[in-house]
Amino acid sequence: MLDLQLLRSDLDGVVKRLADRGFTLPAAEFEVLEAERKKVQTDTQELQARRNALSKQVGQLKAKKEDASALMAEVGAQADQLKALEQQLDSVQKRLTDFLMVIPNLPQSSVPAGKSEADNVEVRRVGAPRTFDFAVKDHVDVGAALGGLDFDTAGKIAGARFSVLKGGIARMHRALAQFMLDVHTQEHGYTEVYAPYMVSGECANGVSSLAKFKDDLFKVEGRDLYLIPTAEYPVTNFVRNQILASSELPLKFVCHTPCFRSEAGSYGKDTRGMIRQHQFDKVELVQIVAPETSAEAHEQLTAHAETILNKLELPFRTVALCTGDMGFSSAKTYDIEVWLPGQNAYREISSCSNFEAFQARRMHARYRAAGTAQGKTEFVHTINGSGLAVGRTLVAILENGQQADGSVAVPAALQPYMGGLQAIRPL
RNA sequence: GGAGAGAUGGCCGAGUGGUCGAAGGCGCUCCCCUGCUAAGGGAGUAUAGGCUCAAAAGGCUUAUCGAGGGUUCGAAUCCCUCUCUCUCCGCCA
Repeated sequence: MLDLQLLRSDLDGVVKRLADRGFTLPAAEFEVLEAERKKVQTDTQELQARRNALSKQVGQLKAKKEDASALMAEVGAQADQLKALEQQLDSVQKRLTDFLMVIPNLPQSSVPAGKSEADNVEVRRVGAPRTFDFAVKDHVDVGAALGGLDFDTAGKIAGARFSVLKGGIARMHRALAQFMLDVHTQEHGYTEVYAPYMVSGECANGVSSLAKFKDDLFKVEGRDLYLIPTAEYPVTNFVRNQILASSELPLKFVCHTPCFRSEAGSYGKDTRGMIRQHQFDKVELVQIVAPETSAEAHEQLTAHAETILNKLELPFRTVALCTGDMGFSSAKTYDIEVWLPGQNAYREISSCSNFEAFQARRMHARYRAAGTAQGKTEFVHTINGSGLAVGRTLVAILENGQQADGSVAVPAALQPYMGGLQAIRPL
């Protein structure tokens, strides 16, 4: 949610910055709503003040055992009017909130301008793609040859966009999550957390717009509960409705969860293999920080995610998303893309975003400035990123590590997590 | 699933219809005193918002005692619904 004060004080500026990311803010609609709010709120509060004052007098008279019936009648006479005004105020405030809740975040000034993926800017490229002296297979064929990647069985159980892993591949999948958690907790100072795989609609709205994106989520029938599309949903909401001490910041959490996405609107996209699934595992990094440190923390968190690829010796590049390609809540996003020889392309394996105060405002997550107990409360900044998507990391290892004999080399950093196994061979 | 108890400020806890945004304590901040440590004294200390003001300061004002509704001139306090927590019993991964 954007700062309402900012819309009031600099509507034109906000319209302009949102236009950069391809969003048209209906400014006239806002001004009408805001004018109505101002009038109704003022009127309502005046009447409430009057009622409160008169009621107080009634109390004083009654304490002295004097007659208060005239005052009581006077307040009673305006009861209907007050009630009507209060309902009007509720209504206009709800409309104003609904209006605000579907407006995306403002891009930082450092975000490259652009309309689509094509305008994203590569900020670095690490590791050289390997050259193969045999015909390169994609992960589906590599997995099939090993006998450990089974989409037929998954389809029988749950339909398309699910997978069954077996043997060494299942073990590697497990090993990857353990490895990532250990690196982030031991080397990057994150606290490991375990969290619910379902969140309330309120929490979903805290990190994104439920109204806009509910079709992307799986909902629990008959309840206000949604399967999480990422651990960002539960973990960022840890600080919902809280006032943190500045000494508690930054909070750094790492959380391994499955993620569930309906993938509505992506029909026909990435239908082969386990690139785009209804269910996948992810190790998520979440930071809650003071505003002045968020830009730096965002860079660090991105580097933390990249560390995993470095250790696994997987080639990747990092791109800064352009204004037109960023997600709803983000002020700035880096995507990390891993090299997939089977696709002859870099594919997203992590997305690291700084949301600034956008989510904090929706969640009422604040902190108290350092030193003084009377210090003003301020909204925290929230940052998160995948560190990394486990399924896609597995895909990357299968494709980059494939060997002529059909086996797959286990990266050295991962071998301790697989009992010293150096390669996965057919079952 | 059955029975009961509860939800108040950063924390503990008082408050069962009127001047209560809320006693008291703890904690915290600032100041004073005290030649270490310890102790003592004083002041301050919820959040969000609106109007006013060029702005800051200030002034006026509204809402919030788990959430939502109701009764009443007036609700932390009475009534209803919901959520959550705790205790006991049952069941159970």
